[in-house]
Amino acid sequence: MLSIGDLSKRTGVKVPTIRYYEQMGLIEAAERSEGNQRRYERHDLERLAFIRHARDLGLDIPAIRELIALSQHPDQPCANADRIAADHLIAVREKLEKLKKLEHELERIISHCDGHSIEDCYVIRALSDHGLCEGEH
Amino acid sequence: MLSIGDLSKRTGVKVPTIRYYEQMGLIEAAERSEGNQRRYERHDLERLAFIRHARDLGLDIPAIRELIALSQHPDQPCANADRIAADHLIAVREKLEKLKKLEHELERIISHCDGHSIEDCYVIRALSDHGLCEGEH
DNA sequence: TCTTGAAGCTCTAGTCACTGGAGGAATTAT
DNA sequence: ATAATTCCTCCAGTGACTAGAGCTTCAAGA
Repeated sequence: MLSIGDLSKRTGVKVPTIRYYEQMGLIEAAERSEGNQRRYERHDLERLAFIRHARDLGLDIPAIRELIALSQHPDQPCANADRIAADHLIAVREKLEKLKKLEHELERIISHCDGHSIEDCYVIRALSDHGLCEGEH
Repeated sequence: MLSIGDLSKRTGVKVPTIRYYEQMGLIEAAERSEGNQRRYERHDLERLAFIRHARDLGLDIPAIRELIALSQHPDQPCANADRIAADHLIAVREKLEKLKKLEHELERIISHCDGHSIEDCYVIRALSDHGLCEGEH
């Protein structure tokens, strides 16, 4: 039996976050000690590790809830789980594209600036004048 | 003289967002019509375009506030403006790195799954068992 | 057994950058 | 003149936590 602090240390999920996940229905409400403190077992540890991992991959809470629900029907096809992951991959790739454009734009803006006065500062000018941009955004 | 709706159409910034920027001190409180409606001029349009552009680049509101303050002292050196942009570039690159790792991990998880039952689903298994991951995260 | 300090509890509010709705007033078009 | 649209303010909600107040319980040492 683990206290919430033990669970936190073992999974790297902060204590208030564990309580938050309980509130969000990602983990079942834990058993309580006589003094009303949460007590966890091995399967809670596994569940929380699952959630942690999925969050690290950037999945949001509704997606995780769905994956948990799916994982509790081992005999069903896993097309839905694959779809969740695939949709997320698409979103990740879109973000990547956007960030790459930002990176280039920022590099360009910074490299054009000679570092003298604000009046001539390319950073400020580029922000003021969209026409100085390369490409659309 | 533009109404807030006109300004919104011209800049692509939604009406409530313009009011929000005013509240945040990014744009000055606009003049008002007799009936208390906001009326804007050319320089408001430019200021809002500046903000829009900076937000598109991912700069946060405090950074934009600082850039605006800097832009109002044309005779000062622009090292601070450059620093803001450079710091942001670093943050963008860090996010890029993280997302690339996520992309690979998701690709790997998805490609390993044969699409049959949840019981064998690699998506679910990979989330449950961190040991199946490549690299750290 | 007593004490003390850490860790637990609930509840509320704050974060960031908006976004949406209610309820009412002003403006514009017909 | 009337109808449709836009505007106003104020308040609440978003996502995924995070932090604090004020209180209770637990574990370890004396």
